Amino acid sequence: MKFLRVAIDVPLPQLFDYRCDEAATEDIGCRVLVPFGRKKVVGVIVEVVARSDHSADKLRSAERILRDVLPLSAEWIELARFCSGYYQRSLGEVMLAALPPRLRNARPLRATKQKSDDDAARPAAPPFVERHRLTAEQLRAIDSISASAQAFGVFLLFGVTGSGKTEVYLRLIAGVLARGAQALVLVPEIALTPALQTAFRERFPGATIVVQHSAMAEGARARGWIEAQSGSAQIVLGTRLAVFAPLPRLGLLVVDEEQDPSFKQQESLRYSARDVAIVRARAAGIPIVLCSATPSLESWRHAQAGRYALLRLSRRARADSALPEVRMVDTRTDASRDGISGPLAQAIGERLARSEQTLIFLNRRGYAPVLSCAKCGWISGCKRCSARLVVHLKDRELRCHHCGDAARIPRACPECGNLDLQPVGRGTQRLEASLAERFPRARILRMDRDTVRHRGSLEAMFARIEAGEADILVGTQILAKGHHFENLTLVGVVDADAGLYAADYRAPERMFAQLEQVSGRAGRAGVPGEVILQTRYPNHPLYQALVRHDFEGYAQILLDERRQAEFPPYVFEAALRAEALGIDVALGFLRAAATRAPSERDGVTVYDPSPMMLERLAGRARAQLIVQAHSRVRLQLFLREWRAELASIRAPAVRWHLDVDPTEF
DNA sequence: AGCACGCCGACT
DNA sequence: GTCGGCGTGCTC
Repeated sequence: MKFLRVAIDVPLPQLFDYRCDEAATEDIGCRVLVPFGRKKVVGVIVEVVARSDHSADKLRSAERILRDVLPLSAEWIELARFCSGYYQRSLGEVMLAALPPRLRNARPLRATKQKSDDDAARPAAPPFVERHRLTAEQLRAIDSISASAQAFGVFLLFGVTGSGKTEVYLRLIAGVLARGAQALVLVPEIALTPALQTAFRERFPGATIVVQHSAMAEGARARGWIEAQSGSAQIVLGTRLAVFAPLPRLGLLVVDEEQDPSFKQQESLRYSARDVAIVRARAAGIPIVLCSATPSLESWRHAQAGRYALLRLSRRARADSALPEVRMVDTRTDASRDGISGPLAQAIGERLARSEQTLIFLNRRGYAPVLSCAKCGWISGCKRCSARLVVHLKDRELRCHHCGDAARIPRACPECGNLDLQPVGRGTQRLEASLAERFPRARILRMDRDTVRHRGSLEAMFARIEAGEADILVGTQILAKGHHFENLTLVGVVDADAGLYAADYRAPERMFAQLEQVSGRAGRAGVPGEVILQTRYPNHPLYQALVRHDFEGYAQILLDERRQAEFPPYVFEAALRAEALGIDVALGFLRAAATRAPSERDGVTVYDPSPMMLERLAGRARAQLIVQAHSRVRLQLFLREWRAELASIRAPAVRWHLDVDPTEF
């Protein structure tokens, strides 16, 4: 008699045992269909054992071992185990969340049976197309990473936009493929994968490149996963979820824009793909390259402490392109009625005269962030969220950007009947209209989530811009990343101050990274770029650092603040969050949770529960309780004990979860 | 987390 | 007399 120990997608800490006589140890890592309660579910076989601790009459028989896909490797299972412990979720929850959706059910794949890596012919190393002569700094970076190609090491590739970080990792990947190994490249946005995929295809003609992101069709995603697992894929390129791609001969990990907030998953399994990638590199004994012009303060501190190897690319790779000049316009003295100050308008005019392109950055979709009654002071609030409804003039709608709720724009104030309702503030739609009025002959193209949805792919829009079909681009952060436009020489930041004094301690770090990123869009190919930043606080250290392109100086300021305030990266945090219909219920749960915190809590601080910054979301009230510790291990031990207690609190109307290393408050 | 079973209020 | 409220208990 043999037994399977199966990980199942339920929030229970244990594995579940099943009888299965046909099982062999080779089935470890296979998916299996088992009866669970009164339905059948797919789990993952973690052990095959000769006896079970449960009495034989309590055990049920496994329905069917799913051998249509190769078993998950011991390394992969170990990575899932780590995530299970670190992020405080059951092994089954982690494993099923990490599998592509198509493999979470028992429907067999009609793909041909895979060969295992041992008998699969290793794909021949594709040729690498050399394009650019490398700078001395790039060569040095490549040399030092290559020197430890067979050992774990974290390399922080720190270089300004255009300094050739991509070229460095392309060369490293060429070396990896030449050895017959595989490379994994993580990027923050789905929108960035097609462009990068094209670049990879050009540079590695004939290579098998697999893409993994959440917008892919299930079949394609599963096929890519299987190619990665069989070893036939040489390069896997994807967003955060690609960190779980099975790679039997992984030789190099790359995390591009490593500081980007989207590497942190904010639902279900709340993992940081960057951190998981580092754990994975360590386990595999291979180098990992973190790339950024504005590294996260976590990584920056590791580099300062010598735990990460800092590799600087201080110059732009093309000798003829300099960093853009950043100029500030003080909107207290250079006021503007429509959001465009005199100096910015003049600079745009100059670009139009020279047939150069301008990018106006405003990270706020819609026409105006709120509609207000001039008479009684009513403002358009979302019924389900503690947020304002945004005016979308073109669709004649008020929309909540948090829950998606929409309503028609009212003709009269719902409170007092007054007909004089004013859109207050400025979004990209309104900015587009103002620019059209100021520059009637300019071709203006707005790019944000709304226009990308309506007018086809981001790729197609980029191509139109590249073909010179637009003079002025107005857009949100969708424009800040990735794509560089050859003829773009001016970047205007219209309302830079939003978020400058936000309550979230990570806000300035993010803001600096975003502004540096969007600044980098200006002037690349022999044409010097200019950045005009409209602000009411031109002396703010963030802007002063931005003018000097001084990430290091500003990072030091922020790190000093974080140390004094005892925030990460000087402490480690976890958040216990609760949501319920009423905030009191959520807070009540958290108070109960606090009283059940392990009493032996050396070096762990449990703070008071408080409502979240976005207190109501989609009709639910949200509160959280922050736990801090100076040691990661201490925090982990604390959380593990606490989690068991939390499970026993009976609070039927409350949904709760733990978020380790939270980034949203 | 689901999804049962189980024991008390307003309806065809 | 039943339909259904969500309390609590279990899932190998």
